[in-house]
Amino acid sequence: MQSQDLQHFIDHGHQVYLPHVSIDCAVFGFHENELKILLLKWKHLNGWSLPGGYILRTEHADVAAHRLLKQRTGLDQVFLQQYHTFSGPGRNKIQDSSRAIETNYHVVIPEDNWLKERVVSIGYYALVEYSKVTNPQPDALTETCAWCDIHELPTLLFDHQEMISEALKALRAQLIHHPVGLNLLPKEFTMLELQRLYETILDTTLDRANFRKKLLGLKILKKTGERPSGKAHKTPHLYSFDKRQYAKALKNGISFS
Amino acid sequence: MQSQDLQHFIDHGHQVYLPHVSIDCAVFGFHENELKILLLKWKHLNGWSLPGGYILRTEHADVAAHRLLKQRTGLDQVFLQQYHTFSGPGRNKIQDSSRAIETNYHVVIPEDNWLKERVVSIGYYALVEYSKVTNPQPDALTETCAWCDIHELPTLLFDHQEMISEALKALRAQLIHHPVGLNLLPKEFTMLELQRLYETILDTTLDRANFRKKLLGLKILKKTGERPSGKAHKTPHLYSFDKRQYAKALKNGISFS
DNA sequence: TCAAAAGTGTTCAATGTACACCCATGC
DNA sequence: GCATGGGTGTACATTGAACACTTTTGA
Repeated sequence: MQSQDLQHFIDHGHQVYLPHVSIDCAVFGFHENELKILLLKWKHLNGWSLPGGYILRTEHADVAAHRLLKQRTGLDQVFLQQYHTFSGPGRNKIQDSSRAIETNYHVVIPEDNWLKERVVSIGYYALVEYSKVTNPQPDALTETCAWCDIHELPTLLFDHQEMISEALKALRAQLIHHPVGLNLLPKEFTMLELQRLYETILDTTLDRANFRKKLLGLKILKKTGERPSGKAHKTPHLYSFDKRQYAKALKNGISFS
Repeated sequence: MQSQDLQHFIDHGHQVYLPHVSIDCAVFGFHENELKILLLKWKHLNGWSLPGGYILRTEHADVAAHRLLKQRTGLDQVFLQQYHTFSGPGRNKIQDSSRAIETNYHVVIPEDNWLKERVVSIGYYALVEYSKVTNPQPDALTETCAWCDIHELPTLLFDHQEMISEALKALRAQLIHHPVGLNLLPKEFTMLELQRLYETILDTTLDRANFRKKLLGLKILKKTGERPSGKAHKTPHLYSFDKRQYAKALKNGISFS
């Protein structure tokens, strides 16, 4: 960001963005049998945070979340779900993040500036295909945007540790009533890969035979006909999601106990 | 509200309250086998709304919701659940409600006043015991606060029709995984009353014998020993909730299919 | 031919569903 | 007695969980 743009953002940002409200997104991906989450390493603070930002004055929060994710991942059409709004008055994001701006740009933000006021944050979680996020982009105040293993999280800033826990809870609850996978897996996948995804999210192990029967019973999968060859052992079938049936299952709900 | 208080609220309310964020509560009660919701009839607008209000600058949204409900119902310790945040930029609450202030108090609110800016609203639903809300209080801009049957809703202002639909959806989802009733029924009740509550919320009919078995199987009920006499036919047992077991069930979840 | 992974089948228990039957009470 | 609602039992279907068996492939 240029310094004159920055000054404009500090002085007039509240005319463009809705003050006191922000968005934070927990972006989940699946890679090598591990659930990953997209995090940003801050430049002048000792820790990482979820990607987030402000809502435009005339913008729906859902649209803002999509816009912000597009900036970080380059992806459109991401599966996004609002799950909770965090309103603790003690959330010290404001102080910390405006301090980061001051340090980074060598400016002083007045105490009564909109960037130093309390913010309520709307939490979203997103499910994306890991391999499609090849080059996640940090923003002006962060130096790195990277996937982190959900079991090996770095130091998190603000209340983002809680945000991630709650997002995981919401994702697990969602998994029981709605199919998950279309957004996390590549177009074609094996039954075992799908099972590993479920096992990872639910943090448990599942019976291979029963998982197969249950998923096929949902009628949301179709065989692609192709089989990956060249590998050792019996080659598994490849499946893809039947988009029509998947959408129906999303709408009406399923039961994955 | 006195006119000088009002002028202070218009001019300086943004220093006390967090602007751009509000709270709306869908308060549910159960009476005569019908699910009721608490609504406010506005003075200068043709319609009703949910009770709501602003969050204090230093206040958690959950606390604000409790405070607002106490003002309307007189009740403390209400069961409250955040369920969704409504952020449509087209929510015309702002225009309408500030217009109501202008009409009611014969004042003019400047166009750039905080009361005319866009508001994002955090939606809560509450479950209360109908009989404990004996005299619900309207606020300064409303003339009536009353219970309305969920199946016979009056004209609703703003986006509150959607808020109620979503609150009902959330309540139904909650019902499947967590016990509901402690907050909606009187201390002692019959099995049939409990069944009617479930039937009303889920909008279905349930088998009497199976409902009984399932609920007793949850181990959250205990017989009070007493039986209401004087009525016709066989007198039913009275039950109450086992608070300890109920709390455990709330925390760990149950399965009511 | 053997190990490893995929695919299928079978058994048993738990749960859900439908419904029948008896019991208690006031008229 | 009998209508009405409360309380209980049973039979059957559906589902879930555990696990054994067969098939296919590459080494």
